[in-house]
Amino acid sequence: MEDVAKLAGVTKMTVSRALHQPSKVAEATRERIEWAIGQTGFVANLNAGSLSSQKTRIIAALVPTFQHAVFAETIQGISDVIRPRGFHLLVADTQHSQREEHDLVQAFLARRPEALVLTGIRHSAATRNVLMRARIPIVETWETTGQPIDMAVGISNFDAAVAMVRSLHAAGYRRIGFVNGRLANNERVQLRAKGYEAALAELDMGPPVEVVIEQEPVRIEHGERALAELLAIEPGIDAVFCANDIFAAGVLIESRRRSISVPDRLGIAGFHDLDIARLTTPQLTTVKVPAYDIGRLSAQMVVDRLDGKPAAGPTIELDFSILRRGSTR
Amino acid sequence: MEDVAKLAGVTKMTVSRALHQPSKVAEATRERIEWAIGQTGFVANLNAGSLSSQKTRIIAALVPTFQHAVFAETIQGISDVIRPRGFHLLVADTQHSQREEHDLVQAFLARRPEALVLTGIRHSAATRNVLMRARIPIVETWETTGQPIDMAVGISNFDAAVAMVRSLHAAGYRRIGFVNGRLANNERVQLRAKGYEAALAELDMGPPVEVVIEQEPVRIEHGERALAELLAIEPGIDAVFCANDIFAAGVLIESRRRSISVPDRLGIAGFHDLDIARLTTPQLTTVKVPAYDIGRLSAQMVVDRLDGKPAAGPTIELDFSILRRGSTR
DNA sequence: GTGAAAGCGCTAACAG
DNA sequence: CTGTTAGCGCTTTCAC
Repeated sequence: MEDVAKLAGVTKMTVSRALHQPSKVAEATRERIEWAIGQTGFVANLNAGSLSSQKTRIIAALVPTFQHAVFAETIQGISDVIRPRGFHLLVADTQHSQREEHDLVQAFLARRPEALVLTGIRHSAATRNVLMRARIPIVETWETTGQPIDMAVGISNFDAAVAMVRSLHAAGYRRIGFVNGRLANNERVQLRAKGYEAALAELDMGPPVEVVIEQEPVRIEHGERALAELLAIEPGIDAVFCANDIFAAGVLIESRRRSISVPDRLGIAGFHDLDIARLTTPQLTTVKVPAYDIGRLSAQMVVDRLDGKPAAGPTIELDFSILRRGSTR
Repeated sequence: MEDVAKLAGVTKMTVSRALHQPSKVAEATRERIEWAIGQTGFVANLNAGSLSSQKTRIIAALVPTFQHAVFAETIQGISDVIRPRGFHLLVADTQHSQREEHDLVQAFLARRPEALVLTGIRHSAATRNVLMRARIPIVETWETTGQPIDMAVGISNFDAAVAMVRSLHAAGYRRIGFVNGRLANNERVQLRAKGYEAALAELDMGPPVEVVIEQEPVRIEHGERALAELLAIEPGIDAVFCANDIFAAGVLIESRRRSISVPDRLGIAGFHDLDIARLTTPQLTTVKVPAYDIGRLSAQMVVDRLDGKPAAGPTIELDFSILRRGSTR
């Protein structure tokens, strides 16, 4: 910057102003500075600026994995809001591990981001501890059940599962099985299981019939196997609710293989409304979660807070919707 | 850090060493320092460290969009390699815009990342210019045709398209249509189109029959419409090759609607091998691109270079594969 | 409208 | 094994 300043016949300070508050620099001076920047190929060092101004213009986000379309949507939502405001996005995946999450939170805080967006509302005590001390806006996303550290944006996975079971019941299904993904450190799927169980009890539909698929990443084949396991446990099931569309697609494939007619003899429901949900035959009944909006609103809360605007609330609970399609009556 | 140092009865320098080169600090001293860190809740400021050491431990990556599963895979590959080495990932999406790309490159360079990973090998002259001066490792991904600025990891989209057309020809298809996505600033799909055209010429299969879908994001419905357009142009087509699986799925749906039997009267092929490719009935013939490996190897090249290790080569061309499935003979 | 001085929080380099 | 000195490249604050 010194070089640019000399070339333009001013001091660093004026160059800095020309860059950040151009209106406070005389037209002619600014032009000389711009010319000098072009000559030298100068690219300001934001780190130095951050150190001095105590503003990093960085927002950090943690997702369980990049490979799941719904989290990619959430990242897109965050990015779309913060980009126009000059924030940069630092991201990492926790791989559903609380230990990774803790290490990452710690490591990210060392970069002094101006805000942090996390996935889920359950974190290790140590993580919560570090987070509370951080004194920056923190948004927990995707799940709203529980005490947020600061702010939260999401849906109630519990309610969503209850709603789906009720919907299946209303369609006449009476013995509903449930296929879930790995529960460890994933409160979203844990809550879906609880919702399923609660709804069964409420509607007096007998004991839960559940299969948990531990393998990651989630694959269609696991859904195929899940139906076999479910039928082994309870041959009388007439519907299967899956914690994600991939499993549901697998259940559908296995049903076809076994010549079980869908949706008549077996109803199938998924979760997320991924692309594949509309691609199967019949199309999948599923729960649509506003993943993009979760990201968008999280970022919005953050930037509003940083702008000193009044908060939209500590927690924003978004609507999910039950999409009834051909895989259920 | 001063506080921690005082509390532990040492200087900042010793605290800094305890953090980065623990072996160079006496056991007892280190323990006192760790205790002091716990007491104060001290979190080092990496920006200050970066400024001083001239090492940011940041790697920046640009993708066209977060919403396409293949780029999410690539990000995952990058992340998996750099995380264990203590690098953080700064990301953004260019939205397929060269102007956005240029602005982002400029903005990211201001953060002094130690390396940059870009998608595609075509960039505006201005962008290339800035990049050449940056003096950091730069990897261009996904496409290898052309002069890389520094390093490149990808496949030849041209060759992949040629291979698919040859495969269709070998299966007996003789009049092959092509459905492409928006061409602007997307050299990957441009090259697929060129590959398609070249292969038609090579195999003497008549003039190209092409439809370009301009809308973004890519949707199944666009594929449905594409088949209608294709048939309007050339009713005689007996196969459709799509630049992505989503379109191919749409073509399949539309074929069913029109009672065109697949794969007999119409062969359908896609690109990417997304989850949906195995979910349709029949399953989709497609080109599998090693998206995860593209990310993994890009990051590997970067960290090797930063470690001063010999480069695996300026360009790594990975293998794609043609997956022949039920949607073609 | 522009400049001078001081300092952000850390680490390089050297000394002991 | 530990400390001292200097300075990374900016911005803040206060002058003028």
